[in-house]
Amino acid sequence: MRKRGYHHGNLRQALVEAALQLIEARGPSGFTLSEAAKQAGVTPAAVYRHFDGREDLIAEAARQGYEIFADLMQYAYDTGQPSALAAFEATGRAYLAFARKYPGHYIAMFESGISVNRTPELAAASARARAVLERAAEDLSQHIPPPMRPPAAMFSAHIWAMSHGVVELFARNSPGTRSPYSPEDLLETGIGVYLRGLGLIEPDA
Amino acid sequence: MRKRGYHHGNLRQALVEAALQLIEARGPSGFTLSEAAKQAGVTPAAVYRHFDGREDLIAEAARQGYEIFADLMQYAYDTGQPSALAAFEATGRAYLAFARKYPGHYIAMFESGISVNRTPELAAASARARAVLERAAEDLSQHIPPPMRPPAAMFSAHIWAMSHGVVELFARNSPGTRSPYSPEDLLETGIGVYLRGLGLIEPDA
DNA sequence: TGTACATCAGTGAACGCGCGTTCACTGATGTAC
DNA sequence: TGTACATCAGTGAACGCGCGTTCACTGATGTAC
Repeated sequence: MRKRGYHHGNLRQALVEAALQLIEARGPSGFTLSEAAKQAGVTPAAVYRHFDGREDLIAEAARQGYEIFADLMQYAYDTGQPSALAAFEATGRAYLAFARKYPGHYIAMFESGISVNRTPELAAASARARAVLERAAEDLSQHIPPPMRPPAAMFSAHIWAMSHGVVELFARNSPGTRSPYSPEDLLETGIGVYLRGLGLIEPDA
Repeated sequence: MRKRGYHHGNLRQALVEAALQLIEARGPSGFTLSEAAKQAGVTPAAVYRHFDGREDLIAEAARQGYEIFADLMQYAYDTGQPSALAAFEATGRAYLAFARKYPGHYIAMFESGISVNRTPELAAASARARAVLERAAEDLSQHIPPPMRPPAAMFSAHIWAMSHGVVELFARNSPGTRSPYSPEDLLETGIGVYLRGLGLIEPDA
């Protein structure tokens, strides 16, 4: 992956990786195209051979993030099978694990302010990620006593919201940093209480 | 509040309000000190009579946001009394209402990237807001059957996370925009399921 | 195998821009006498 | 009530900076013959 002479070899991906590092280190607004180019050992102008500009580069970083994210959740879901409950809980946990392991991607996806509808590819990747969670919710939904069974889309939105909120408030350097509980604990217990509310876990479990 | 001659009269607050408008319109990274000054009818240099710089101005906007936020939640809590459950639900709803009504403040507080520990005043305001929610959780906690009673701090963190996640994902122009449910519905039902999981609402309610 | 040539990834200089910040200043206001 | 003066909020010109973007170019690579 090192630069060898005039031609780089794989500049496009090297730029994405530089962007991810910078976004992670300096935040979404601290990221500059020039610095990413420099870090990849290349002139700023070279970036335009591969991307339409600064925003387009961030969008590609986000897209790759959604792909990884979807794969991770899909894997967690598959691994948790055949128990719908185990599959669902694993999927929820994958959210936090992703944010921890790929902070640059996470920021590009959720904190950079770029719209998920910016490009068809980005929209598709994000839709796929959402679909995995909804699929898991759909499965689990079958086990909910009908009188308290919410639509699967609502159900998965709740879990997504709780996961996202825990990450934003407690796992990144945000307001809730001083909480005595780890994000993992908060998410685990929060989802536990929620699932109990749906009748999916025994009251005294 | 209009400019009258050389002296402005209340420039400090006018700058905060200009900043809030700009942050709301252009996002936290689109906000510039120069533009805020211009909108207040004043030279950029004048800003330095009242603030240490760009970041300091954002921090003040965030501080005022936390004050309003805390007041709103306190009011909702008081209004919901003496029923602990009603008070708590009102407090949760106040979160979303705040994000809707004061988007500029909301962004300055949660999306601008400024640390809550930047100044003692900001930290104090944020702590007060958090305390209101925790107080409501503490009250309600008394009604939870002991075997499933979580610590109030954990309990309120869950609700805060769910509220924050709903706002970020579904109330602002973010990934979940295409959800068929309104943020209000999502939050209402989500908190409902959660409270049922704690045994605070009847299973068939 | 060797040469001519097309392709195109990356160069480097240049641009206009608006940014945040500084500085010596000016002039409106309010107070002391 | 009138004058002298201290205060200090806001001016306006200037700065250096790094940004994103453009352009004509160059030189490495790979292919056709």
